[in-house]
Amino acid sequence: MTFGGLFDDGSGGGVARLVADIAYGGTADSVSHPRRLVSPSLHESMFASPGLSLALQTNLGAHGERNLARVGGVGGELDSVRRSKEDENESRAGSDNFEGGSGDDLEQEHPRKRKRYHRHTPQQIQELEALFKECPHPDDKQRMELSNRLCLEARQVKFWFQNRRTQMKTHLERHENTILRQENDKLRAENLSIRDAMRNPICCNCGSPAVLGEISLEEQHLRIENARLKDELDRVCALAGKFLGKPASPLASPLPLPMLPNSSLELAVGTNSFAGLGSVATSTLPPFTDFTPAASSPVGTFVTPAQVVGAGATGAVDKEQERFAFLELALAAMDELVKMAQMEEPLWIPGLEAGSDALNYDEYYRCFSGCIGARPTGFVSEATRETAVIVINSPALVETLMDAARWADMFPSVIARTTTTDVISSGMGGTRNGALQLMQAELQVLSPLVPVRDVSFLRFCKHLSEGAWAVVDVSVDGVRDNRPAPPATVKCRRLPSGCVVQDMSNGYSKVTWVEHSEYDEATVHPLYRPLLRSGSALGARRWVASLQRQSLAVLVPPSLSPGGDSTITPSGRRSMLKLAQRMTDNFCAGVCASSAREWSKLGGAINIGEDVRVMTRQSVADPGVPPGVVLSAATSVWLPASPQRLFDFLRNEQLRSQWDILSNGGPMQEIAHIAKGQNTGNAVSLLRASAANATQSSMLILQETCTDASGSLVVYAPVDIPAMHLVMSGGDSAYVSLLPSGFAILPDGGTHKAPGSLLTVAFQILVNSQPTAKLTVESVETVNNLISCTVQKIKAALHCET
DNA sequence: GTCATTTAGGCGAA
DNA sequence: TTCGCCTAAATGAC
Repeated sequence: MTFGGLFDDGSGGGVARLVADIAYGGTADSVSHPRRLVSPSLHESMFASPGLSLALQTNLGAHGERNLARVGGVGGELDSVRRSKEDENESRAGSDNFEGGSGDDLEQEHPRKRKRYHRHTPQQIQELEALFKECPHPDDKQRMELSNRLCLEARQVKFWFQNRRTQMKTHLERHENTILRQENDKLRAENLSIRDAMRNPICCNCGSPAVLGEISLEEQHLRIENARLKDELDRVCALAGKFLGKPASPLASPLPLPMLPNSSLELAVGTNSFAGLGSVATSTLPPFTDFTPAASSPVGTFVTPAQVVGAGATGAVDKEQERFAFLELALAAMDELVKMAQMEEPLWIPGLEAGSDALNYDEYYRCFSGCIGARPTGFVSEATRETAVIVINSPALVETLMDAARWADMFPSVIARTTTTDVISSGMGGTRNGALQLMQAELQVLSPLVPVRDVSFLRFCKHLSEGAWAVVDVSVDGVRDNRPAPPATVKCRRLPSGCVVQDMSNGYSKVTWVEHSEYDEATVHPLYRPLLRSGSALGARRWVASLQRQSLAVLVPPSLSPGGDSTITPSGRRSMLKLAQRMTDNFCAGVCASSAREWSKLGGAINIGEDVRVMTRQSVADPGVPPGVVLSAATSVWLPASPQRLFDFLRNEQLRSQWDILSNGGPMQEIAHIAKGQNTGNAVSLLRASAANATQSSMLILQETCTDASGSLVVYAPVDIPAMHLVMSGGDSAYVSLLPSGFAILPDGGTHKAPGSLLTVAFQILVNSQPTAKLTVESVETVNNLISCTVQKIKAALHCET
């Protein structure tokens, strides 16, 4: 038997054990109620609880001698101890504490050594709980009031509240722990069952064991995609770590979604522009993880990289921030490019010309947040997309694009000059994946009426999936110059542009080119504005056309036509092609006044025709150009003839006398012909003019013709017969000096009712063999007349006098 | 003052 | 008996 029992203290879950503490009762009551003392023998017989026995012993120990003496002294009054449980509790309620007013000397002597063990009465606890429920932190007044009412010391009340709070806290923690543990167990179980299910897949249709191949294609794709994304994330993190000098964890922070309007999944299942190309690529960006600098925006607020850098300080930190901003810009641009390449209507709507797409700007601004900031005022946009099959595989194209020299060779008439100014990353794992470089380029349209576009941009390369790559360019003017908007000197900026290339099973590849730029249209002559807007001048069509032409030229090795002069050796062929390439490059530079050649424009002193631009340069030590003062004159006119007709007319050596003074009034004879590619319009040939007299018979003309969907070129230059013989036998062509002239033929952009062309005529002539000689008005007039006459003759020949 | 932590003793259950 | 949990009280850091 025991005097103790369970007592609900009414505090809502707390259970206070009420224990009849005989030992305590003995000692305390021995003071206030001596009759209730219990003898050792009675204890032995009445209480089975070892705990009580221990308590008794301990308490006896605490006040050992006196208590024992007292016990011994009152040993006879045993029956008075026999009370009901209620009695016991009641009695304790009033006496279990020292404020009970016993006033005993013993207690006074040892205020600190109060009974070591006791519990507050249920009533006390009930009251304490009641107050605790209302206020876990009672103030002085409340505590005093309570201590008076419950006959407890102020310290006891304080302790109680403290302990109660601690208890509350531990209970809460324990509760949370329990919940977490349950959750953990649940996940563990789920994990196990999934593992088990994966080990023994069951077909959901028939319930029989399934092989992995039967898992739905979509699921498989998603799995593969997942693995790829994870892999990519890791790689980009490694890349970011490399830039930052510290590792970036892929799980460091959640994705700032506002930057990516469409999830990769949406893209993956929402579009299929690559349908039919096998397993393709849903190329996506890894989430922007911990890439943003600490000073960057909080999640959810979009800040352009330009702004990030613009907010930065100068110095080394700025340099790191710049690389940071570059990376971020490159990633955002890549994301935009890939989406631009994949999405269909309504982002892209059928363009004016068959097969080309035009950008729906409303949709564009809805989908993309503009990674290089808002369009500068006064600028117009040009956005085009073109898809084509090319004859090189994706790795080769990627290599070409990432190498400035090879890139320029691949697009000879587009790129006037280019350099790689900084290699931020050369790629990962021996591939170009992740390669990021800063480039500068001058892009040209072959006319003096269109200024070259000087662009500074990032080029970023990404391996999207097996056999699929993307290379994106994006202007960095704002980022580089540490300001949110490009400087006023920038007349053109490229929004995410570039290509997505996917290998095909037949060794070809399919390329989707997106070209998106903004430029100051005021710098372009009105005659050329429609052409630029159509995208044929510097748009996707031009790039793709050039790519197709050049890739074909690579595939089909240059060969002599059956009718040509077969005395040219293979090395002679190479030499001749090299010379022709130099000639054409030189021609383009003369037309466009790019910085590739040191042309200086003539000032206003010499008044020439409004649309003829004349430039001059001193040729001194260039073995490829005759020494002296060289004049370059170029003009562009619109002609009511199709580009094809114009091209066929100008490249026909039989009709040459109709416009070329070098023909001496008769047809020319083609004595060598090297085909470049399948189209007969792409060739290098050697022409011989009919001799007007004995002295002029020594003149040969080297001519290169190029044509593709975006335009054509006929470039020629008179060359020495001895020099050409040297070249045709494989000699070094670098010492053959020549001055190119010729024509660039472009479509007019479709604004005229009749089919028309934009014809650029350009001549380079040596006006004085002394490099220091002054240019005379006569020389300028001569070249001006030459141009005017040539244009008139062409118009007349094509019956298109206006 | 509070909080975290410790000390000391009691209790039920295994 | 031991173990884990409970309460009351104490201590020291802030």
